[in-house]
Amino acid sequence: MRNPSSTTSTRSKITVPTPCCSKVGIKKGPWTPEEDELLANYVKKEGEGRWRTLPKRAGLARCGKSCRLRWMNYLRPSVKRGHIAPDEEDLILRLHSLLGNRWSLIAGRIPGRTDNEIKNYWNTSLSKKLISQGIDPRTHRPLKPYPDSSEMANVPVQNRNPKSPPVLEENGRVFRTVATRVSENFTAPPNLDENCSQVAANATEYWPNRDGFNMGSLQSGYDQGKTDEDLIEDIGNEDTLSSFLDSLLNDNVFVYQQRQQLQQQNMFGLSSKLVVSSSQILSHGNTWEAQVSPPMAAFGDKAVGGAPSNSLPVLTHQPAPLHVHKENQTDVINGMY
DNA sequence: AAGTATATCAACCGCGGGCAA
DNA sequence: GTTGCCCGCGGTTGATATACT
Repeated sequence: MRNPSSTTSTRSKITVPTPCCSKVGIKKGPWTPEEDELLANYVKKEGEGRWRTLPKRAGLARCGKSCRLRWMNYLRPSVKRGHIAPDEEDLILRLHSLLGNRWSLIAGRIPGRTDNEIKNYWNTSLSKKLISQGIDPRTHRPLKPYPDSSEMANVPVQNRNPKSPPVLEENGRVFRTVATRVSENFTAPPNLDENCSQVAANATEYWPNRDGFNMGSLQSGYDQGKTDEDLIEDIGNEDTLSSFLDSLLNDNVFVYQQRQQLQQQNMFGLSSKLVVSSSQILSHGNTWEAQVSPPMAAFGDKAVGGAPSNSLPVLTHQPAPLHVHKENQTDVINGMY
């Protein structure tokens, strides 16, 4: 053990401030150009890491966390500055629909953007855009037209079940994000090939017609209590996860689209049968070909807080790829999910 | 022009996982 | 197996900028 007398905390609940977090002699607040230069020069010379001791070595009166944050979010050469481009926004929306508030995972797929930047952009801009379009930013589905959902719309996004990925509830069934669903259901075989087809080989039943990337027959790990982060481990490595996400992001039509369309008709009384990506509507609404589908329902369901359910969504028909025609934009927006 | 409201974003904070002793 | 350190993550805060009245 390392110096047991240094603290009496058990790391579970009680947090005793470490020297890194102590307030004594530690500067807070905005960074000065001089501090930036000190930090940047030091990291360029010595490399990242050992953040706890870095401030002292670099001659900075900051805590290690602050130094790390400043480097990661601002000083790192790869950080891209400036406005989020429409294609980046589209990617953020798609990834969020798949991963929920997994900002670091989302940022990892958007070159030059940091988790903090994406998180800020989501909370200040995108979530409001979605709400203004009648879409719940948490679930990426239409805000329900009955009272409780309007109440939900008024709750700040960050206050809603903060660490959970989107959970979609419908008629007593619960649908979750890819991250959740995969991590809860998929246990990778030993020596898993990097190719995603290996993943597909384990998935056959519940996500049909996904070009060899189905996610069924994954009940074995259902009760293992895996976390979303297990996703990467389970699948094997980040390359595989990357391919997996690519598969999801690039797919045109999820299998439950038809059910969604029927739901939309029931909910809004509309004839629209359209599914398009969010930012195509929000940012470049004159792009009309459907590119992305709703989140997670195709992964099946699970009773809330209870034993896994075997009753996965019954999806018997594969809808033809949908193309949106420029007839009625309101219908397009209302029917997007 | 001044005051107020709202939007933006850098930075802080607490928590929890991984790892080593 | 337990404990403590380090690091990274996600939620939140607060200062500043901008828009509005």
